[in-house]
Amino acid sequence: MSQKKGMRKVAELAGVSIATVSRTLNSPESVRQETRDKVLRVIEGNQYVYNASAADLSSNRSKVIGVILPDAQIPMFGSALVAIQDYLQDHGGNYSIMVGNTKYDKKIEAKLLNQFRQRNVAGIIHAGSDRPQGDIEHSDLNWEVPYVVILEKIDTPNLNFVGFDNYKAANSAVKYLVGLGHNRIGLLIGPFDKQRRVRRRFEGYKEALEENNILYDPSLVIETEVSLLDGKNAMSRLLAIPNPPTAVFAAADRLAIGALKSANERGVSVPEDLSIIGYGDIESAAFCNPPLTTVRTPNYECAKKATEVIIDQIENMTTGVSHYCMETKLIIRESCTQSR
Amino acid sequence: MSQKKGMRKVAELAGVSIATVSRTLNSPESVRQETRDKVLRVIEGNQYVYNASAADLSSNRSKVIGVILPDAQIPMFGSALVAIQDYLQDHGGNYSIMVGNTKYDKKIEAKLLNQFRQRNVAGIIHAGSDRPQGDIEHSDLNWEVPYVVILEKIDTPNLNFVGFDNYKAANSAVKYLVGLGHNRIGLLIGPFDKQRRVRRRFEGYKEALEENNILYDPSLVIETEVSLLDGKNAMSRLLAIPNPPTAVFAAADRLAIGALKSANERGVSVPEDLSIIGYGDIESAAFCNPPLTTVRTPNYECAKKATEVIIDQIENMTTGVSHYCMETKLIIRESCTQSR
DNA sequence: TGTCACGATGTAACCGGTTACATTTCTGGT
DNA sequence: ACCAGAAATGTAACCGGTTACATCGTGACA
Repeated sequence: MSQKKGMRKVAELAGVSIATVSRTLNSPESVRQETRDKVLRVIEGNQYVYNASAADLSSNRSKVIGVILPDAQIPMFGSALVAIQDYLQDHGGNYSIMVGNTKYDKKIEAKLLNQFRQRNVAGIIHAGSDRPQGDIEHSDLNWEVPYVVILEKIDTPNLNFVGFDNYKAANSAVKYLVGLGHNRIGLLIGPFDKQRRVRRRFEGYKEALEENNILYDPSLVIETEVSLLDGKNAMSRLLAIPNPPTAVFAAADRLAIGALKSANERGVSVPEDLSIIGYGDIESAAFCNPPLTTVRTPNYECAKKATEVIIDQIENMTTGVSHYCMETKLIIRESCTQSR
Repeated sequence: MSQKKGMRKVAELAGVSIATVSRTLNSPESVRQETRDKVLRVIEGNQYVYNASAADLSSNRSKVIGVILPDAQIPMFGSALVAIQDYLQDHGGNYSIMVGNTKYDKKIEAKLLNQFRQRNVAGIIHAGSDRPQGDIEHSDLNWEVPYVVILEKIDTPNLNFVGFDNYKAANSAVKYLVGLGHNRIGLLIGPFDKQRRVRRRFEGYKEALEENNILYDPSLVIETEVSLLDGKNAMSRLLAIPNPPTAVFAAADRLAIGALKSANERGVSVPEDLSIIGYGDIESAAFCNPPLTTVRTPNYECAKKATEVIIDQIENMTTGVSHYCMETKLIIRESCTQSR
């Protein structure tokens, strides 16, 4: 009995060459039906396990998509992950997903990108780039790999993205409040110095005010970590100032819902005394009291489309740049009303 | 100029052998300081990129941990993912994470496990095994790989787990309600035929009744998908029956919060008219109205410990079986009260 | 019947590390 | 100064696929 292993063993048992076995697996259409069946039968019967590392090495490719997330616990990113796999499951040719969670830390991000590089991933999907112009780490090293930023619109012309315009979405949310007659509009927002996504929302807020000749008042904006509790605390601070806002744009639903809680506890009724508009349309937005008016962002769709884009670039070696800016949608529920 | 690439090139430039380069990277302590520095300097200066596929192939190992999740969107699992990476970041020797999302589908699960196998992952962390005795797919093929089930307690003696006892936790939640004097206790629960984790909660509920000589009444249990809306609908159905329960155990916080909403809308006040106890202690449990009494499960801790276990098994080729059953904790807030 | 083209298959070099084993270089002890 | 044994380094086979190129067989067509 021969000591051969892997494809060589299959080849021997099937009485064909190793190249034919390889072809049977990778481009079956180039192998005669009869031969193919013979090979497949041997594979079945012998619990042959394909060795992806060997394939990666010899072909200098790899069927792995690297995914970078800032925080997998946040539903927005969890949902992106699901979308990516859903797409790969249905269309992709057996790609695997390698994930990394940066926790908004550039060091970790760099480390993950480096791991991806060492594994020679076929493409990278990056959620939450925190660099001014989407200026991604990997361009430092000279490594060409399909790369797409998701969940935000970036301005770098030669970088793919599938996202939505955080600036515009925030801007129109605030304009909606202005349209309701509000002119003292607070802002509750996550740390925006480090995350472009968030900073753009801030800018959208600020511009909306300017466009309507409302003076930007820094005392009405509270920058905070993002959680229900933080939202509540932030709102409490805002309600405690001498002349509190009549409306608040919370640039994350969790902040909005926390704010709601604060208002409830202090007897400030929403929307009569205070209008609150959120961002994200997370599941509980529709379930809080009152139901939250918010901006719905197409998270799942973006991630899915991004996967399509990246697979296309990988398989067809497309060279063009893809920019997809999806629409966000203002979901009007009951947390905002006309200013009195 | 030589055409050599990778380590061979580094070796040449540093004037050492390729083996020394390899050793410098993998077991630096076995290389003389001076030599090591020389090699590292060349590596720095030449943007050398280590080829993980080649390493995997030739060593027949791989620095990849496979993680199987049922649904990455659910914070419980997202948090597990974060925990795993946190551990690897701090302790692991540069492991990467390959994820798979099964959506509770065995076909997908099998496919993922197969991908993991082809990539020869070093270990597998499996959340949400849905087989009766934790009888995992991979045992079908004869493949030995460190394997640990997380977030539940399983009874298979030779399978590692780091989890908590869903049966016991559910059981004591219900007993808590019994202790408050309730004897018509409803159950809102996710699909439990397919997920062991969930089925165990059902069993915990049922046994708690029996132990207290309360007749198990199937009309008080509603099996449903899990979402806030589903929770609300389920509760509505329960409130519509002739003799509705005075207390409800919702085996998932989202069901509990949905139930709360239903009660609120129907003027059933919680906890005066209806006690509700949840499961999971998700972020919003503390923020709903009234704050939800619930069972806190140590998701992050389990996943972190599991990673420690698996890395230990990988690196030290430990043979023993690890069973860690972590404690759950009843978080008493304001959604339950004495039966009248 | 000869020849050309094309489809199917085989051959073997190659991908870039790893590691057992061989060889060389240091140690310290006498 | 010499030698044993340990430490450091080198050599080369090997991991299991991929793929360019060579070869073989077959049918179409002149």
